[in-house]
Formats: sequence, C-alpha cells, structure tokens
Amino acid sequence: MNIGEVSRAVGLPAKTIRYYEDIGLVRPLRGANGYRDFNEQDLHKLAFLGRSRSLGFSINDCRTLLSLYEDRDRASADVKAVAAEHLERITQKISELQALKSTLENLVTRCSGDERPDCPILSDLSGHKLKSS
Amino acid sequence: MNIGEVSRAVGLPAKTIRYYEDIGLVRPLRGANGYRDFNEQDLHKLAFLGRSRSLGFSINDCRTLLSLYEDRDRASADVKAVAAEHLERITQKISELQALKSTLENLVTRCSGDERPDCPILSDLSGHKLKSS
DNA sequence: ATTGACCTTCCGGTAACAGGAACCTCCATA
DNA sequence: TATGGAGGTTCCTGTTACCGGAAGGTCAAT
Repeated sequence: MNIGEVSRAVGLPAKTIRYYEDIGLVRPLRGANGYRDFNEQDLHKLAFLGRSRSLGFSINDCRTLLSLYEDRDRASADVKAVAAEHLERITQKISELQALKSTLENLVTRCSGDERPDCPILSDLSGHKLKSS
Repeated sequence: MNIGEVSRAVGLPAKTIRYYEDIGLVRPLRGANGYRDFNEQDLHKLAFLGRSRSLGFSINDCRTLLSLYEDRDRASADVKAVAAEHLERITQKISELQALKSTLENLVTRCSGDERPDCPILSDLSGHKLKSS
C-alpha cells in the first residue's frame, strides 16, 4: 500500500507519515522502486498514533503508548500512568489559561475601545498602574 | 547599564533580552567595549515586553502593542482589538483542552491500573472499541 | 512519447528562546 | 603586574511536530 492511500485511510498527511518513519515510529518496507510499502500492521500503528496525537499526547508519550500497546504483557497501570500524567498537565494548563483569561477579560472590559489614546490595557502593561482595581 | 543588571531589574534572562534585540524589539546603545548599554527607555520597553509575554501575547502581538504604546496618537480600539483577539484564542484553547480533559478523565477512570494487561485506554486508542459507553 | 499523478530525498522555516563553546573585558587582590 | 573570577560578546545547535517546496524518479494511460 502506497503512502497516499495510507494517508487517506488513516487521515494523516503523507508528510506526517514520513516523519513518523524518520523518528522510528513505523518501519514500512520498501518496494523495488523505492516506494514505501505499508502493511496492515503499519496502518494500525498509524491509526493508533493519529488517535493518540489527537488526544494531545506528545510524540514521546506516543512512543511509550505504542510500545505498551504492542506488549501483550504490559500492566495497565503503566498505561494509566502515562495518561494520568498527561491529564494532569492538561489540567494545569487549563488553570493557567483561565487565570490569563480573567486578567485579559478585566483589561478588555475596562478599555473603552474608541478613538482616544487612553488605554487601561497599555497602562497595565507599562506597569504604570494609575488605579488598581 | 549592563545586561546583567537589566536582567535582574526587569526579571528577564539575559538570553531573552539579547533575543529581543536580535528581532528588533529593543535597540540598546553599545559602549566602547562592545557591551550593550541600556537606558531608562530600554528598561521600560523590556518591562513592558515581560508583562505582555507573561499575559501570553505572542512576540508579534508584543511588537504591535509596543508600537501602539509608543504612539501617543493611538486609538484605544486598536489595542483592545489585539487583546480581544488574544482573549478569544485563549478561550478557544481552553475549550479544546476541556474536551480533551473529559475524554482523558473518562479513559483514566475506566482503566483499572493494575498488573493486568487489559486496558480501555489502549483499546480506545487502537480503535477497537469493545464497548462504547 | 508524453502527460499527470504519485513517489522520493533534502533543505528551510516555524515560536521563543535555552544551553554551551570560544573568546574578550573589567575589577580586585596578591 | 599577574591572575582569577564574574560578566560580557558572538555564534551554533537543539527544542516540538511537523509544513512547504524544490529537484527529480516512477507509474499508468493515452
């Protein structure tokens, strides 16, 4: 199976698939013409990777998950650990973003947004707090 | 004022300050010895940049904000637009992350996390949905 | 034979720096 | 005066997960 067909099948750009081969996530065979030749296993792995990535797992996480996936003797605890850690990073990120969001909301609401130059946003950024709310 | 002192004053790593000069955000003078020589203006700009970055504005946004900051004739609407757009990106990002979070929470809770190999996380990633909840 | 779709590799770019090498400069002390 | 250490300089590489594009080989059909 050529890369284009694979790409359509798993929904990953050919560029991405080549990249995954580069970094050793898949190892398709090569035909006599030098074209990559993917088998069912490869397809499966690529689909797995696509879904993992879409859940925000890093490539490194994916590498781990993939090896666990292929290890019939794994402990589900190991998988859970990876996912839980990822979940925690996401939770952390969300709260950071929410903090930013409320600060920005405050600034944006306080700015009149007209033709005049007065701007609480700039005042805040400049550190000249005229009135701290 | 040397870069080290500036760094301590504004709380930005010297590396970052040099980078900001590289990309034209600040233009400190140079002493006879080749050392950068920062003045009050520069300090102010760097502090402004530090605060903008800490609010998650991109370097490009910072460039815009800085030029608005230095333009006594700006319209506050222009500033507000930048901030509002940034706010929207953040809001968007938060909701993406929240979606990921709930999916992951679901998976993580369903995984027993013991020594056995059965793992709903891997099942889900592999696309072999045995039981869709 | 030619065309067009598909494949190949390789190079550069992205965002915002961090780390480190190799080297220079300043100041204080022995 | 020599020396040592702190702090300065430039330059190059690495980070993350790819994307875009160039130059060129291959395949199938006309």
